[in-house]
Amino acid sequence: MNKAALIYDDLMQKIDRDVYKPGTYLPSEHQLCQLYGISRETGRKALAELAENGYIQKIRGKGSIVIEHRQYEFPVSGIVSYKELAEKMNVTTENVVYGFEEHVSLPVQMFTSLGVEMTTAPVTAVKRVRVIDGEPDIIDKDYILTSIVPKLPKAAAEDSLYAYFEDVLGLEIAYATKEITMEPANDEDREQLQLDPGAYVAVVRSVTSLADATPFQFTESRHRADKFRFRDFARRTKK
Amino acid sequence: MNKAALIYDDLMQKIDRDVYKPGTYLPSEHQLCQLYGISRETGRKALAELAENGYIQKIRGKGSIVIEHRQYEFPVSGIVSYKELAEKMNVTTENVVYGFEEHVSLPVQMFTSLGVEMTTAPVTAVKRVRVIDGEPDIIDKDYILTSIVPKLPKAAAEDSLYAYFEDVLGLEIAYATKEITMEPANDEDREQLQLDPGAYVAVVRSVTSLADATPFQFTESRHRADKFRFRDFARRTKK
DNA sequence: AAGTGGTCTAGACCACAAG
DNA sequence: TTGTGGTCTAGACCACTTG
Repeated sequence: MNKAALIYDDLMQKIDRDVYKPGTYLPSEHQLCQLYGISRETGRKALAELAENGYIQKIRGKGSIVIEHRQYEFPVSGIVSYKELAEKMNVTTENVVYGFEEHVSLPVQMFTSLGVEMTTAPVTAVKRVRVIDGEPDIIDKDYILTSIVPKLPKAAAEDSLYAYFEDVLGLEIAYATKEITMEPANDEDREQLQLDPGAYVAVVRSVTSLADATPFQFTESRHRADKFRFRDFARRTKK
Repeated sequence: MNKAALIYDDLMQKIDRDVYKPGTYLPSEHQLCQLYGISRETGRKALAELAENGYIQKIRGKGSIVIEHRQYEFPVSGIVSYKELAEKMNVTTENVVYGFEEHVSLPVQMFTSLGVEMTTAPVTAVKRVRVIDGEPDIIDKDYILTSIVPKLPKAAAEDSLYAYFEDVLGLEIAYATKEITMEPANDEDREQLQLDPGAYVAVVRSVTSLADATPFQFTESRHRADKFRFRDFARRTKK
């Protein structure tokens, strides 16, 4: 990790542990330079990231004040894998793979920037139910491009797709676009999530891309309405 | 505006207008220095912002590639006022104020960082229905702290609260935390949005704060389920 | 080897807040 | 006036991609 990231982590942890409490000020930029032995711009990068993520608010002439920030967000927002999230949240979870099919053809409209000449692309399709504290709350349907991941072990789906992509294959996951909508539950939802007729689900569809800007995974995540929650921190864009 | 922001805007517009097309590369950082007459770090700030907002992906050794990015997001995400959004989207909208009450007491749990000694705070309460293409789609309930905005003209609610706060009062809106959930429609929802019994609404609750880190507005926004859509661009956090 | 982005530095000058 | 953050610069060195 670079210096700015190390300082970011250090400050973030100290905020999380109330070493720096909401409403108080962090050390000034000048002090941070001396504390960590860095140049000012390096420290400023760490502070800018903290501001971006809702930990501090910078006030000119005064300093960087710690603000109340969002808690962990379950289970969408950012790109964090289900397994990583479950570990942070300290909940008992289970991960049931109820569908696993290779060499499926997926319409490429799913992958927005793949080129128009193709109409379908071969993928591996994985269907999973996420069981949280004994209750099935989420269906995840993943479609992974065969051209990027030729052979997906079923064990990877039972553990964590992200861990497999990153740690085993060495893929560098860079970004994702997501869309959240509310839709009536379909038969599959009702069966897997044990819902009543007339129930609604929150649907999160996302396309995930690698560091070289290749989209490689399409995910449809369907959540029980009563368990769905999305938290966001947003800064006002200057005109 | 500073140089980095000017260059960000210029590049962003050129991407939006397909001067730089998805899949192609922007000029290199060295070239941007010469094109705009700036130092490299200044250009890099503009590029970092473009990457953050999903316009480009930077690839070491190669350059900054333009990626497909999200369209306008309706009607949450970021902090954009309803009026600003409606103008961008080019839709006919109407804004009906059906509730306006001053000197209301609001529990301060709403405003997370106000201090525990208080239990309620005086606010002005505004209720509005957003009518889009002739159809009532959204209820907005705003609660604005009287200590920050002592006297809110009803006309401001009929036009745009944000425009009033920023342009008339000179308040600097800095950031907001939001939470999205799905909830059964209540009587008020059914009446104002003309919903059937058993319908669901998407609820967005947010606290908005000023540049000096003071929270001053709590908003509850209730959306017709079938019209609700939230788009997000997220980058993977490095471990 | 040449070109690209990634990181870091030391210093300058400015704008704002507080005393 | 002093201390704070905001902006910008010119240059250094490194890591990666391509030929």
